[in-house]
Amino acid sequence: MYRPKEDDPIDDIPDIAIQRLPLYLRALMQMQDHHQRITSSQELAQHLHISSAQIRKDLSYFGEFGKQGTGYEIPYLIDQLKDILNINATWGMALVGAGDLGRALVRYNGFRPRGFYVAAIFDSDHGKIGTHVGDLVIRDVSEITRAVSEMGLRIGVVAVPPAAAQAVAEALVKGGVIALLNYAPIMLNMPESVRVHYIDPVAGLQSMTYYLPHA
Amino acid sequence: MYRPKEDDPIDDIPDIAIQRLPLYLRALMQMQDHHQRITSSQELAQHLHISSAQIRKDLSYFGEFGKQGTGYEIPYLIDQLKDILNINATWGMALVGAGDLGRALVRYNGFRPRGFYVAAIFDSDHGKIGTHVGDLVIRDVSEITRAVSEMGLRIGVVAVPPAAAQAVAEALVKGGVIALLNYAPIMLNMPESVRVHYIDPVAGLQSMTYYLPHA
DNA sequence: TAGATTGTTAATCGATTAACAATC
DNA sequence: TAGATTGTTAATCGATTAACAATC
Repeated sequence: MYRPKEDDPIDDIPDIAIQRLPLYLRALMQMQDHHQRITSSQELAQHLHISSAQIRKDLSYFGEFGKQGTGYEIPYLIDQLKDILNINATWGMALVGAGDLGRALVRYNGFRPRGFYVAAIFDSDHGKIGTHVGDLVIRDVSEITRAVSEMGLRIGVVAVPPAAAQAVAEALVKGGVIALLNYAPIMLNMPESVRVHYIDPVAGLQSMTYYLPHA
Repeated sequence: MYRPKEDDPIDDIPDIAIQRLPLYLRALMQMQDHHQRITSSQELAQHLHISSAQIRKDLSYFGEFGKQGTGYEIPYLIDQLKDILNINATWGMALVGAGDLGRALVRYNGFRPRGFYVAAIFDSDHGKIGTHVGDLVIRDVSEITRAVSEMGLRIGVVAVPPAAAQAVAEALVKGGVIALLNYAPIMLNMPESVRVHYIDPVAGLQSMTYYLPHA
C-alpha cells in the first residue's frame, strides 16, 4: 500500500503532476504488452512528448523507482503507479443516462483492464427502465441515491442532457458518490469535497479551431 | 473577422488561455438561453470556479469587450468569442470507427449548435460498410484519404481500437486533416503542424481515485 | 455624483527544466 | 572501468492574481 514519502506531503504534490501519472501508466502498460521489461525517463518522454526531467520529478514525489544507469523496471513501476493511484482494487461506477453515450459507456471494454466498471445504470425514461444494457437493468433515476448508497459506490458518471445534470449529480452525491465524471457540457455546483472531471469534446474541438486557417 | 490586437501576437497567447475560451463561450450561451443580457467577469468567475482577474486577462489578449461599471453584453461577447475561435462557420468532421462510440458521436446532438458535425464515417468491418448511421453511409477505411481530400475536411475524429489509431490518423492527415480528436487511449505520433486533442475518460478517473479514501 | 467593473500592471506564485553529483 | 541514467537542486520560465487607475 502506498504511503507518502515523509509525514504527509500529499498536499504538496501538484494536481497537474497527479494528472500525468495515468499517462505514464498507460504508456508503461503498452510497453509491457509489447514484452518490453525496462524503460527510461528519456524513452517515456519521447513517447509522451514531454521532458524526461518532468517524468523523473513527478515520480520523485512518491519515491525512488529506478536504477541509475539502467532506468525503470516496467512491471515494478506499473505496480507502484497502480498503488499510488488507488487502482489495485477495481472501482464500480454509477452511470446515469442510458442514451447513446450511456450505452456506449456500459459496453466500452476499456474500463475493466484499467480498474473500473459500470455497476449500475439509471435513466428517467419509463420506456427504458427495466430493459437491459449488457448485463445491467436500467433503473429509475429516483432510485439513484438509495441504490448508490446500498452498493457503496463512490464514483458517478453523468451522461444526461445538461438541464438534468445538476440534479443527477446531487442525487449521486447524496448516496455517497465523491468523484464524478461529467459528460454534460455544463459546470456542476458541488461541495469542495467532491472531485469532478469534465469531458467536453466540443470544448476540445473549439480550442483547436482557434489555430486552424480560417476555412 | 477576428484579427490579433497588434501586429501578430498570436504566438504570445498561452494555449492554456485559448483552452478556457470555449468554457467562457459555453457559460455565456447558457446565460443567453436563460435570457440574460449582461454579465460580469465576477459572475462568470463564480460560474466557472476561476478568478475574475483570469477571465479579464484572457479576454484582454484579444481586445476590449466590456464596459467599466457595467460588464459584458452577452450576445456581443458570444459573437466575438465565436469569431476568435473560428466557429462562425461550421466544421465538418471525418469520423473513423463505427463502434458504439462512433455511432454515439454521429447521433450526438451537442455538436451542431456549437459549430461541428460529422460529415463522413469510416470503418474497417465489411459487415458494417455500406450500412447507415443516421444519414451517413459507413465507408471503407481504405477510402479515408481520398474522401477527406475530396470533401475538404480539416478535422478528424479517431474512435477505433488503440492498435488501429496511428494508421487511421495518418490516413486522415494524408487527406488534409490538421486537427484530430483522439478517443483511443494512445499517443499519436504526428507532425508538429497537426493539432491533437486527447479524450481518455479512464485517465480522468484514475487521477481522481488518487484522492479517494482507499476503499 | 456614487457605485461598480473593466483593462492592465506588477508582484506573486507555481511549474518546468537544465545541470550534475551519485551510482548502478 | 566507462557509459548511462537516476534523483534532486537551483535557476528559469510562465501563469495567476492582487490592486488600482480609468471610466461607464
